[in-house]
Amino acid sequence: MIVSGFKPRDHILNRLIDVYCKSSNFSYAHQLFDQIPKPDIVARTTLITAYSAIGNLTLARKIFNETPLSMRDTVCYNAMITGYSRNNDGYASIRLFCEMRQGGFRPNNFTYTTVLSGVAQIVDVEKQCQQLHCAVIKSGTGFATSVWNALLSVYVRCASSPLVSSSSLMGEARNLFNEMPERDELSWTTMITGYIRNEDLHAARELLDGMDERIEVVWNAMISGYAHHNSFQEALLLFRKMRLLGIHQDEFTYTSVISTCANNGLFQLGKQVHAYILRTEAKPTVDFSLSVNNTLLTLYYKCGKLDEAQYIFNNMPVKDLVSWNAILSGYVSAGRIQEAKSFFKEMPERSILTWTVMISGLAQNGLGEEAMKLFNQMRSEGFEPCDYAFSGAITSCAALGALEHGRQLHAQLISLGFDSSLSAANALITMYARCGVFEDANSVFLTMPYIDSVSWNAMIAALSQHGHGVQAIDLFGKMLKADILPDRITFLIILSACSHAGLVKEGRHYFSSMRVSYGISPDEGHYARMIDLLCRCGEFTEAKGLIESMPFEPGGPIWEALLAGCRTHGNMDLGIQAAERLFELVPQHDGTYILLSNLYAAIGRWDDVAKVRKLMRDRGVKKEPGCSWIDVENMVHVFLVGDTEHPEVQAVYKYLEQLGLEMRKLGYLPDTKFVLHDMESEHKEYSLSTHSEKLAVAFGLMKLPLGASIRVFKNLRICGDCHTSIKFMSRVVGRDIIVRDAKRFHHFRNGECSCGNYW
DNA sequence: ATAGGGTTAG
Repeated sequence: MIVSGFKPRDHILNRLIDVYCKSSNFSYAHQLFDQIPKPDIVARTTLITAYSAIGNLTLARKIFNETPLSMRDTVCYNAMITGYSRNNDGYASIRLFCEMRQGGFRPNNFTYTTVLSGVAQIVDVEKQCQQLHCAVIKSGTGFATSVWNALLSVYVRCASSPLVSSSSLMGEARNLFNEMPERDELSWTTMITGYIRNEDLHAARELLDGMDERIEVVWNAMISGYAHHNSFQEALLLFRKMRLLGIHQDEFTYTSVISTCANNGLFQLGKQVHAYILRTEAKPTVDFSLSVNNTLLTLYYKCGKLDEAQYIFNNMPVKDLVSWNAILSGYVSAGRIQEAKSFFKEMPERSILTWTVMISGLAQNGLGEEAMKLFNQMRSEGFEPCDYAFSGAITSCAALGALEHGRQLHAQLISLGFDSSLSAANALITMYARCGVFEDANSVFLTMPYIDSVSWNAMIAALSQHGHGVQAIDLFGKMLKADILPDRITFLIILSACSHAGLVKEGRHYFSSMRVSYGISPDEGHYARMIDLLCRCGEFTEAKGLIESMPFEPGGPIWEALLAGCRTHGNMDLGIQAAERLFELVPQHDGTYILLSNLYAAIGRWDDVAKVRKLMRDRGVKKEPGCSWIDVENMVHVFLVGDTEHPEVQAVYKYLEQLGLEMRKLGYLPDTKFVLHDMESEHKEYSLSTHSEKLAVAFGLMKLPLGASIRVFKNLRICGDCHTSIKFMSRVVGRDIIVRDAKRFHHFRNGECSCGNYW
């Protein structure tokens, strides 16, 4: 502070402003400034710069305005313009730039660069760009390459901005690039990464191939461009080429390549890169090890080597949030949810990503309610959910059948502007489909700005789950016409759809075409569905042949599909063989016992049913965990059936017809000779199969005692497609049905359902 | 100017 009675010379005071600003003592600086009789332009500029840097444009502008025109200079204008640019006010920056030129001040290289860097946020940027372009050109030659680069960068950034509709900007950028008097590394980098950002990998690659400079950043960007567009072969080839040419590779290169391997299941290759790094990098820096280890950690867990991932994690000298998030994802994706939960608790810090992983993990492991709680807790701790977090929350609604809450989330998505998010929209499709409101699923699908194979898969699955097998296959045809490549999941869905619709011929066709036309070799899941399809139609010989021709040893899913098929058709011999294999392979799997007892029940061998049940108890087999219990109160109309010719079953057929339900509902019925053989047992426990139609029929057929419990298995999502079924059953039986799922009630009355509020 | 951790479909 100024000591009273002592008058230092003005220019010392002026310099003192700078000292205060540099030490962030802005209020001292300002007080001092107010006391200087004639603050000079340097002091003013210093203060303007300081206020701009901390985002206080009002004060910066006040000082600028108080500076007489006669005193202003280019630097002072530059400071103010930079302030606007850096604080994302491109318009103000341009306005001041125009004022400056009108006032007769000459912009210099710095002015152009700074104005240009502020322009990219402006909506009508294209016009602004052209004007600036003209200004640059009119001012003649002599501009530094940095100005040209800045202009180039504006074009490129605007071309990828969603605010700008013009598609010609990249062309303009290219013209500019060609016109530039000289090009430095930044020019090349800007142009090539610009192409990559605008998804023109081809143009980027062409330019890269013609580039003499050895700019590793560009190569890195190109590799990651390929990686993000799923062209992992290209990414790897370029990585090799880079090595052959001896261009220096750094952690950016390695992390891109390893994560490419991780995301494409290329475990061996990823390991080779790991080994190569260990050989080449004698003394990696901390940054290097941190990022590379984080990627390696991901490689290992994504390839199913969670123990190795854990080992890396334990031995990392330094960990950051990325490391924690990766190991958390490892435990979540391995389904080891309890351990994931304790990791989550232990974490030194969390990001939105941490929450997202945990929420989705809970939702996928049948802990929908916990997931919703966590989503709310996240918000109360001040984390603004991103679209991925919403996706997780929507998934838990799907799992819980909390349709109303799902709709609320949908509304929030729209108001937050996330409704164009791919992952959120895909989650919505699934949620609506599982909650039985197919129309809403469809309208999300139709209004999505971008669609990928997940969207198509979700929609096809929705149709298939609602029994519209033929329409599902039609939609699949449309997907192909839209040039969306089907993946292994598409074929899983399609084979299920064929199976539901009884389309054996089509099923065979798709099964063979997946390899021949799309290069996807069927995995066990595909085989299992194919066997399911064949067995449903009684083609046991062909099913057996298929099992023998499989390129790998048949595992649980295969024998289970066979057993289920045998159950449907009462094929005792083959069924018992399948069950024996299952007992060897997965002795604790409850499904085997249930299917086998169903098989005996189907042909009326009740003694054997009891034996299987006893066997199950003796071996201490627990029924599948993660199930929920449904209490059905007040239901009458009941029977228990072993065959579809039974008059009571026929009566239900009639009901279905009266309700105008399509025959597709009946398509399942041969397969419903199931289950409910122990209805008089003291356990009051009934096992059901997984399809909504079966559940519906079961509800109709069973003479449920008041307060009986039905056990619902994990893969039967009571509130998903069963929701629909229970709705119409409430109409069929003309009584209220209350379904309690964990702590929550769904009240079905006369074909409508109201869900309670949970939170 | 480039990289590493997430999501949705069975």
